[in-house]
Amino acid sequence: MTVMQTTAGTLARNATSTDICSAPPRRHPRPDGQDRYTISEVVAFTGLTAHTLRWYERIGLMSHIDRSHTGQRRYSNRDLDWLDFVGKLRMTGMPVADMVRYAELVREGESTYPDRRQLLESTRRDVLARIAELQDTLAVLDRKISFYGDAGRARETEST
Amino acid sequence: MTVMQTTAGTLARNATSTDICSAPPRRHPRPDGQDRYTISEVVAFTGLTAHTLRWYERIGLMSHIDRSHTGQRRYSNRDLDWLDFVGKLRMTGMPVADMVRYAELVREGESTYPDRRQLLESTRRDVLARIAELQDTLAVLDRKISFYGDAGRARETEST
DNA sequence: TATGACCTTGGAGTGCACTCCAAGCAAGCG
DNA sequence: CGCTTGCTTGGAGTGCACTCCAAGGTCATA
Repeated sequence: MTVMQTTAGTLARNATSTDICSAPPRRHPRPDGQDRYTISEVVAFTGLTAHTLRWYERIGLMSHIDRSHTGQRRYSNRDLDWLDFVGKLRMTGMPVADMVRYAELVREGESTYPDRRQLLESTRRDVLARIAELQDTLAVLDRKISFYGDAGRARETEST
Repeated sequence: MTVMQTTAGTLARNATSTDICSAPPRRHPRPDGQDRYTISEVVAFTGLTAHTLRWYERIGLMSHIDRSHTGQRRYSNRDLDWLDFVGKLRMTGMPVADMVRYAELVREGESTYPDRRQLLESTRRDVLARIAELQDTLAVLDRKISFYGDAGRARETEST
Protein backbone atom coordinates (compact mmCIF):
# COMPACT_ATOMS: atom_id res chain seq x y z
CA MET A 1 0.00 0.00 0.00
CA THR A 2 1.36 3.32 1.17
CA VAL A 3 0.51 5.63 -1.67
CA MET A 4 3.29 8.18 -1.30
CA GLN A 5 3.26 9.77 -4.76
CA THR A 6 5.09 13.07 -4.36
CA THR A 7 3.73 14.76 -7.44
CA ALA A 8 4.93 18.27 -6.73
CA GLY A 9 2.56 20.53 -4.90
CA THR A 10 -0.61 18.58 -5.47
CA LEU A 11 -3.08 19.39 -2.83
CA ALA A 12 -4.44 15.98 -3.63
CA ARG A 13 -4.12 13.88 -0.57
CA ASN A 14 -7.72 12.99 -0.97
CA ALA A 15 -7.34 9.34 -1.86
CA THR A 16 -8.24 7.29 1.14
CA SER A 17 -5.75 4.88 -0.35
CA THR A 18 -8.03 1.90 0.05
CA ASP A 19 -8.51 0.64 -3.47
CA ILE A 20 -8.40 3.20 -6.23
CA CYS A 21 -4.72 3.60 -5.41
CA SER A 22 -2.73 6.47 -6.84
CA ALA A 23 -5.40 9.04 -7.50
CA PRO A 24 -4.98 11.42 -10.42
CA PRO A 25 -4.61 15.12 -9.65
CA ARG A 26 -8.29 15.67 -10.24
CA ARG A 27 -10.05 18.53 -8.55
CA HIS A 28 -13.41 17.30 -7.33
CA PRO A 29 -16.54 19.43 -7.69
CA ARG A 30 -17.06 19.31 -3.95
CA PRO A 31 -14.70 18.38 -1.13
CA ASP A 32 -14.88 15.03 0.58
CA GLY A 33 -17.70 14.99 3.04
CA GLN A 34 -20.12 16.83 0.79
CA ASP A 35 -19.62 14.47 -2.09
CA ARG A 36 -23.06 12.99 -2.56
CA TYR A 37 -23.75 13.77 -6.20
CA THR A 38 -27.00 12.94 -7.93
CA ILE A 39 -26.87 11.03 -11.14
CA SER A 40 -27.54 14.16 -13.17
CA GLU A 41 -24.62 15.93 -11.54
CA VAL A 42 -22.40 13.04 -12.49
CA VAL A 43 -23.80 13.26 -16.00
CA ALA A 44 -22.74 16.90 -16.08
CA PHE A 45 -19.26 16.15 -14.73
CA THR A 46 -18.43 13.12 -16.82
CA GLY A 47 -20.31 13.57 -20.06
CA LEU A 48 -21.72 10.07 -19.72
CA THR A 49 -25.47 9.61 -19.85
CA ALA A 50 -27.56 8.54 -16.87
CA HIS A 51 -28.43 5.42 -18.83
CA THR A 52 -24.80 4.57 -19.16
CA LEU A 53 -24.07 5.21 -15.51
CA ARG A 54 -26.86 2.89 -14.42
CA TRP A 55 -25.76 0.35 -16.97
CA TYR A 56 -22.17 0.47 -15.70
CA GLU A 57 -23.47 -0.34 -12.26
CA ARG A 58 -25.68 -3.16 -13.50
CA ILE A 59 -22.87 -4.95 -15.30
CA GLY A 60 -20.53 -4.59 -12.34
CA LEU A 61 -18.23 -1.99 -13.80
CA MET A 62 -18.98 0.10 -10.72
CA SER A 63 -19.45 -1.32 -7.28
CA HIS A 64 -22.80 -0.56 -5.74
CA ILE A 65 -23.32 3.15 -5.50
CA ASP A 66 -24.44 4.65 -2.23
CA ARG A 67 -28.12 5.50 -2.03
CA SER A 68 -30.21 8.22 -0.41
CA HIS A 69 -32.88 7.19 2.13
CA THR A 70 -35.34 6.96 -0.76
CA GLY A 71 -33.13 4.83 -2.91
CA GLN A 72 -31.68 7.41 -5.25
CA ARG A 73 -28.04 7.13 -6.22
CA ARG A 74 -25.51 9.37 -4.51
CA TYR A 75 -22.08 9.30 -6.12
CA SER A 76 -18.92 10.05 -4.17
CA ASN A 77 -15.62 11.65 -5.19
CA ARG A 78 -14.23 8.15 -5.20
CA ASP A 79 -16.84 7.10 -7.73
CA LEU A 80 -15.89 10.08 -9.86
CA ASP A 81 -12.24 9.03 -9.74
CA TRP A 82 -13.19 5.55 -10.80
CA LEU A 83 -15.28 6.86 -13.68
CA ASP A 84 -12.34 8.96 -14.70
CA PHE A 85 -10.12 5.94 -14.82
CA VAL A 86 -12.73 3.90 -16.63
CA GLY A 87 -12.83 6.67 -19.21
CA LYS A 88 -9.12 6.26 -19.73
CA LEU A 89 -9.42 2.53 -20.11
CA ARG A 90 -12.26 3.01 -22.56
CA MET A 91 -10.04 5.27 -24.64
CA THR A 92 -7.51 2.51 -24.98
CA GLY A 93 -10.18 0.45 -26.73
CA MET A 94 -10.35 -2.04 -23.89
CA PRO A 95 -13.62 -3.95 -24.07
CA VAL A 96 -16.07 -3.32 -21.26
CA ALA A 97 -15.90 -6.95 -20.23
CA ASP A 98 -12.21 -6.55 -19.45
CA MET A 99 -12.87 -3.42 -17.46
CA VAL A 100 -15.43 -5.37 -15.47
CA ARG A 101 -12.78 -8.00 -14.87
CA TYR A 102 -10.47 -5.30 -13.54
CA ALA A 103 -13.25 -3.93 -11.34
CA GLU A 104 -13.75 -7.41 -9.92
CA LEU A 105 -10.06 -7.64 -9.14
CA VAL A 106 -10.25 -4.34 -7.31
CA ARG A 107 -13.18 -5.62 -5.28
CA GLU A 108 -11.29 -8.75 -4.37
CA GLY A 109 -8.66 -6.71 -2.56
CA GLU A 110 -4.92 -6.46 -2.34
CA SER A 111 -4.30 -10.08 -3.15
CA THR A 112 -5.02 -9.27 -6.80
CA TYR A 113 -2.28 -6.65 -7.15
CA PRO A 114 -0.17 -8.87 -9.41
CA ASP A 115 -3.10 -9.61 -11.70
CA ARG A 116 -4.09 -5.99 -11.86
CA ARG A 117 -0.59 -4.95 -12.63
CA GLN A 118 -0.34 -7.49 -15.40
CA LEU A 119 -3.61 -6.37 -16.88
CA LEU A 120 -2.49 -2.76 -16.85
CA GLU A 121 0.86 -3.61 -18.35
CA SER A 122 -0.76 -5.50 -21.16
CA THR A 123 -3.04 -2.53 -21.69
CA ARG A 124 -0.01 -0.28 -21.69
CA ARG A 125 1.54 -2.32 -24.46
CA ASP A 126 -1.67 -2.04 -26.45
CA VAL A 127 -1.65 1.71 -26.02
CA LEU A 128 1.93 1.98 -27.19
CA ALA A 129 1.12 -0.15 -30.21
CA ARG A 130 -1.90 1.97 -31.01
CA ILE A 131 0.10 5.15 -30.76
CA ALA A 132 2.62 3.70 -33.18
CA GLU A 133 -0.15 2.75 -35.59
CA LEU A 134 -1.64 6.19 -35.37
CA GLN A 135 1.69 7.81 -36.07
CA ASP A 136 2.02 5.57 -39.08
CA THR A 137 -1.41 6.64 -40.21
CA LEU A 138 -0.45 10.23 -39.68
CA ALA A 139 2.43 9.80 -42.10
CA VAL A 140 0.09 8.40 -44.72
CA LEU A 141 -2.37 11.23 -44.20
CA ASP A 142 0.38 13.81 -44.50
CA ARG A 143 1.59 12.27 -47.70
CA LYS A 144 -1.88 12.34 -49.20
CA ILE A 145 -2.65 15.81 -47.94
CA SER A 146 0.52 17.15 -49.48
CA PHE A 147 -0.39 15.36 -52.71
CA TYR A 148 -3.77 17.05 -52.82
CA GLY A 149 -1.66 19.95 -51.80
CA ASP A 150 -2.46 23.35 -53.11
CA ALA A 151 -5.27 22.03 -55.24
CA GLY A 152 -7.39 22.69 -52.19
CA ARG A 153 -6.42 26.34 -51.94
CA ALA A 154 -9.23 27.63 -54.10
CA ARG A 155 -12.20 27.63 -51.76
CA GLU A 156 -12.65 27.31 -48.03
CA THR A 157 -10.73 29.97 -46.23
CA GLU A 158 -11.76 28.59 -42.85
CA SER A 159 -9.40 25.70 -42.83
CA THR A 160 -7.79 26.75 -39.52
CA MET B 1 -0.68 25.00 -44.27
CA THR B 2 1.77 23.60 -46.84
CA VAL B 3 2.89 20.41 -45.25
CA MET B 4 6.30 20.07 -46.87
CA GLN B 5 7.60 17.07 -44.98
CA THR B 6 10.77 16.04 -46.80
CA THR B 7 10.82 12.45 -45.62
CA ALA B 8 14.20 11.46 -47.03
CA GLY B 9 14.58 9.61 -50.30
CA THR B 10 11.19 8.09 -50.97
CA LEU B 11 11.54 5.86 -53.97
CA ALA B 12 7.80 5.81 -54.39
CA ARG B 13 7.00 6.59 -57.96
CA ASN B 14 4.78 3.62 -58.63
CA ALA B 15 1.46 5.43 -58.39
CA THR B 16 -0.22 5.85 -61.74
CA SER B 17 -1.36 9.10 -60.16
CA THR B 18 -4.87 8.70 -61.50
CA ASP B 19 -6.89 8.47 -58.34
CA ILE B 20 -5.25 6.73 -55.45
CA CYS B 21 -2.62 9.46 -55.64
CA SER B 22 0.61 9.17 -53.73
CA ALA B 23 0.78 5.45 -53.15
CA PRO B 24 2.56 4.16 -50.08
CA PRO B 25 5.82 2.26 -50.57
CA ARG B 26 3.97 -1.03 -50.45
CA ARG B 27 5.50 -4.06 -52.10
CA HIS B 28 2.75 -5.88 -53.96
CA PRO B 29 2.52 -9.67 -53.90
CA ARG B 30 2.74 -9.76 -57.67
CA PRO B 31 3.87 -7.14 -60.16
CA ASP B 32 1.39 -5.07 -62.12
CA GLY B 33 0.08 -7.12 -65.03
CA GLN B 34 -0.24 -10.33 -63.03
CA ASP B 35 -2.29 -8.71 -60.32
CA ARG B 36 -5.56 -10.59 -60.53
CA TYR B 37 -5.97 -11.88 -57.00
CA THR B 38 -8.85 -14.08 -55.90
CA ILE B 39 -10.82 -13.06 -52.88
CA SER B 40 -9.08 -15.66 -50.74
CA GLU B 41 -5.70 -14.31 -51.73
CA VAL B 42 -6.78 -10.85 -50.66
CA VAL B 43 -8.01 -12.35 -47.40
CA ALA B 44 -4.53 -13.74 -46.86
CA PHE B 45 -2.85 -10.43 -47.71
CA THR B 46 -5.07 -8.08 -45.78
CA GLY B 47 -6.36 -10.08 -42.85
CA LEU B 48 -9.90 -9.05 -43.71
CA THR B 49 -12.51 -11.75 -44.20
CA ALA B 50 -14.11 -12.53 -47.56
CA HIS B 51 -17.40 -11.45 -46.04
CA THR B 52 -15.97 -8.09 -45.20
CA LEU B 53 -14.43 -7.63 -48.62
CA ARG B 54 -17.74 -8.33 -50.33
CA TRP B 55 -19.52 -6.12 -47.85
CA TYR B 56 -17.09 -3.24 -48.52
CA GLU B 57 -17.93 -3.53 -52.18
CA ARG B 58 -21.66 -3.65 -51.55
CA ILE B 59 -21.70 -0.48 -49.48
CA GLY B 60 -19.57 1.37 -52.00
CA LEU B 61 -16.39 1.48 -49.99
CA MET B 62 -14.68 -0.16 -52.94
CA SER B 63 -15.50 0.59 -56.54
CA HIS B 64 -16.64 -2.41 -58.52
CA ILE B 65 -14.00 -5.07 -58.53
CA ASP B 66 -12.93 -6.61 -61.80
CA ARG B 67 -14.41 -10.04 -62.50
CA SER B 68 -13.21 -13.24 -64.17
CA HIS B 69 -15.17 -14.60 -67.14
CA THR B 70 -17.24 -16.63 -64.67
CA GLY B 71 -18.03 -13.68 -62.47
CA GLN B 72 -15.50 -14.24 -59.71
CA ARG B 73 -13.74 -11.23 -58.21
CA ARG B 74 -10.22 -10.47 -59.31
CA TYR B 75 -8.51 -7.83 -57.19
CA SER B 76 -5.72 -5.65 -58.57
CA ASN B 77 -2.68 -4.08 -56.91
CA ARG B 78 -4.61 -0.83 -56.96
CA ASP B 79 -7.40 -2.48 -54.99
CA LEU B 80 -4.84 -3.69 -52.49
CA ASP B 81 -3.49 -0.16 -52.13
CA TRP B 82 -6.97 1.13 -51.52
CA LEU B 83 -7.64 -1.54 -48.91
CA ASP B 84 -4.40 -0.57 -47.27
CA PHE B 85 -5.49 3.02 -47.07
CA VAL B 86 -8.94 2.06 -45.86
CA GLY B 87 -7.23 0.10 -43.12
CA LYS B 88 -5.43 3.27 -42.07
CA LEU B 89 -8.63 5.26 -42.04
CA ARG B 90 -10.30 2.54 -40.04
CA MET B 91 -7.54 2.78 -37.46
CA THR B 92 -8.29 6.43 -36.96
CA GLY B 93 -11.75 5.43 -35.82
CA MET B 94 -13.38 7.00 -38.85
CA PRO B 95 -16.86 5.55 -39.33
CA VAL B 96 -17.35 3.44 -42.42
CA ALA B 97 -19.97 5.85 -43.71
CA ASP B 98 -17.33 8.61 -43.86
CA MET B 99 -14.94 6.33 -45.67
CA VAL B 100 -17.66 5.63 -48.19
CA ARG B 101 -18.07 9.36 -48.60
CA TYR B 102 -14.36 9.65 -49.31
CA ALA B 103 -14.57 6.79 -51.80
CA GLU B 104 -17.36 8.63 -53.58
CA LEU B 105 -15.24 11.75 -53.79
CA VAL B 106 -12.46 9.71 -55.32
CA ARG B 107 -14.86 8.32 -57.91
CA GLU B 108 -16.05 11.80 -58.78
CA GLY B 109 -12.59 12.75 -59.99
CA GLU B 110 -10.14 15.57 -59.57
CA SER B 111 -12.76 18.21 -58.99
CA THR B 112 -13.14 16.88 -55.47
CA TYR B 113 -9.53 17.45 -54.48
CA PRO B 114 -10.39 20.30 -52.10
CA ASP B 115 -13.08 18.27 -50.36
CA ARG B 116 -10.83 15.28 -50.03
CA ARG B 117 -8.06 17.38 -48.66
CA GLN B 118 -10.36 18.91 -46.11
CA LEU B 119 -11.65 15.53 -45.07
CA LEU B 120 -8.14 14.22 -44.61
CA GLU B 121 -7.06 17.28 -42.69
CA SER B 122 -9.96 16.94 -40.33
CA THR B 123 -9.05 13.29 -39.92
CA ARG B 124 -5.49 14.31 -39.27
CA ARG B 125 -6.61 16.57 -36.47
CA ASP B 126 -8.63 13.72 -34.99
CA VAL B 127 -5.59 11.49 -35.10
CA LEU B 128 -3.44 14.06 -33.35
CA ALA B 129 -6.08 14.49 -30.67
CA ARG B 130 -6.35 10.76 -30.19
CA ILE B 131 -2.59 10.40 -29.87
CA ALA B 132 -2.62 13.08 -27.20
CA GLU B 133 -5.41 11.31 -25.34
CA LEU B 134 -3.55 8.04 -25.51
CA GLN B 135 -0.40 9.63 -24.18
CA ASP B 136 -2.42 11.00 -21.33
CA THR B 137 -3.80 7.56 -20.69
CA LEU B 138 -0.30 6.17 -20.79
CA ALA B 139 0.70 8.50 -17.97
CA VAL B 140 -2.21 7.29 -15.87
CA LEU B 141 -1.36 3.67 -16.56
CA ASP B 142 2.25 4.23 -15.65
CA ARG B 143 1.27 5.87 -12.41
CA LYS B 144 -0.94 2.95 -11.49
CA ILE B 145 1.51 0.34 -12.62
CA SER B 146 4.21 1.86 -10.51
CA PHE B 147 1.78 1.95 -7.62
CA TYR B 148 1.10 -1.74 -7.94
CA GLY B 149 4.82 -1.77 -8.41
CA ASP B 150 6.83 -4.59 -7.05
CA ALA B 151 3.80 -6.22 -5.55
CA GLY B 152 3.49 -7.99 -8.88
CA ARG B 153 7.02 -9.33 -8.82
CA ALA B 154 6.11 -12.59 -7.13
CA ARG B 155 4.82 -14.74 -9.96
CA GLU B 156 4.93 -14.55 -13.73
CA THR B 157 8.47 -14.38 -14.90
CA GLU B 158 7.39 -13.96 -18.52
CA SER B 159 6.40 -10.36 -18.24
CA THR B 160 8.71 -8.97 -20.95
C1' DT C 1 -50.87 20.47 -2.54
C1' DA C 2 -49.91 20.60 -6.95
C1' DT C 3 -46.86 21.12 -10.68
C1' DG C 4 -42.95 19.77 -13.05
C1' DA C 5 -38.35 18.27 -13.08
C1' DC C 6 -35.80 14.36 -11.55
C1' DC C 7 -35.17 9.64 -10.19
C1' DT C 8 -36.23 4.44 -10.11
C1' DT C 9 -36.67 -0.30 -12.51
C1' DG C 10 -36.50 -4.33 -16.01
C1' DG C 11 -36.56 -5.12 -20.37
C1' DA C 12 -36.63 -3.95 -25.11
C1' DG C 13 -34.55 -1.34 -29.00
C1' DT C 14 -30.67 0.91 -31.77
C1' DG C 15 -26.59 1.54 -34.68
C1' DC C 16 -22.43 0.02 -36.11
C1' DA C 17 -19.45 -3.15 -38.29
C1' DC C 18 -19.34 -6.95 -39.44
C1' DT C 19 -20.56 -12.19 -39.80
C1' DC C 20 -22.98 -15.94 -41.24
C1' DC C 21 -26.28 -18.72 -43.97
C1' DA C 22 -28.48 -21.30 -47.67
C1' DA C 23 -28.68 -22.30 -52.23
C1' DG C 24 -26.35 -22.61 -56.16
C1' DC C 25 -22.64 -22.19 -59.90
C1' DA C 26 -17.77 -23.33 -61.51
C1' DA C 27 -13.15 -25.47 -61.70
C1' DG C 28 -9.88 -29.16 -60.93
C1' DC C 29 -9.01 -33.99 -60.10
C1' DG C 30 -9.15 -39.32 -60.09
C1' DC D 1 -18.88 -38.63 -63.57
C1' DG D 2 -18.83 -37.49 -58.97
C1' DC D 3 -16.34 -35.13 -55.34
C1' DT D 4 -14.26 -31.37 -53.14
C1' DT D 5 -13.09 -26.76 -52.83
C1' DG D 6 -13.93 -22.14 -53.80
C1' DC D 7 -16.75 -18.59 -55.32
C1' DT D 8 -21.44 -16.23 -55.98
C1' DT D 9 -25.81 -13.84 -54.06
C1' DG D 10 -29.43 -11.46 -50.90
C1' DG D 11 -30.81 -11.39 -46.69
C1' DA D 12 -30.73 -12.53 -41.95
C1' DG D 13 -28.05 -12.81 -37.59
C1' DT D 14 -24.41 -11.36 -34.06
C1' DG D 15 -21.95 -8.78 -30.46
C1' DC D 16 -20.87 -4.68 -28.48
C1' DA D 17 -21.93 -0.57 -26.12
C1' DC D 18 -25.02 1.78 -25.29
C1' DT D 19 -29.95 3.98 -25.55
C1' DC D 20 -34.58 4.27 -24.76
C1' DC D 21 -39.21 3.20 -22.87
C1' DA D 22 -43.16 2.77 -19.76
C1' DA D 23 -44.82 3.08 -15.44
C1' DG D 24 -44.24 4.78 -11.37
C1' DG D 25 -41.99 7.11 -7.04
C1' DT D 26 -39.48 11.61 -5.18
C1' DC D 27 -38.20 16.36 -4.52
C1' DA D 28 -38.20 21.43 -4.61
C1' DT D 29 -40.78 25.29 -5.47
C1' DA D 30 -45.18 28.20 -5.86
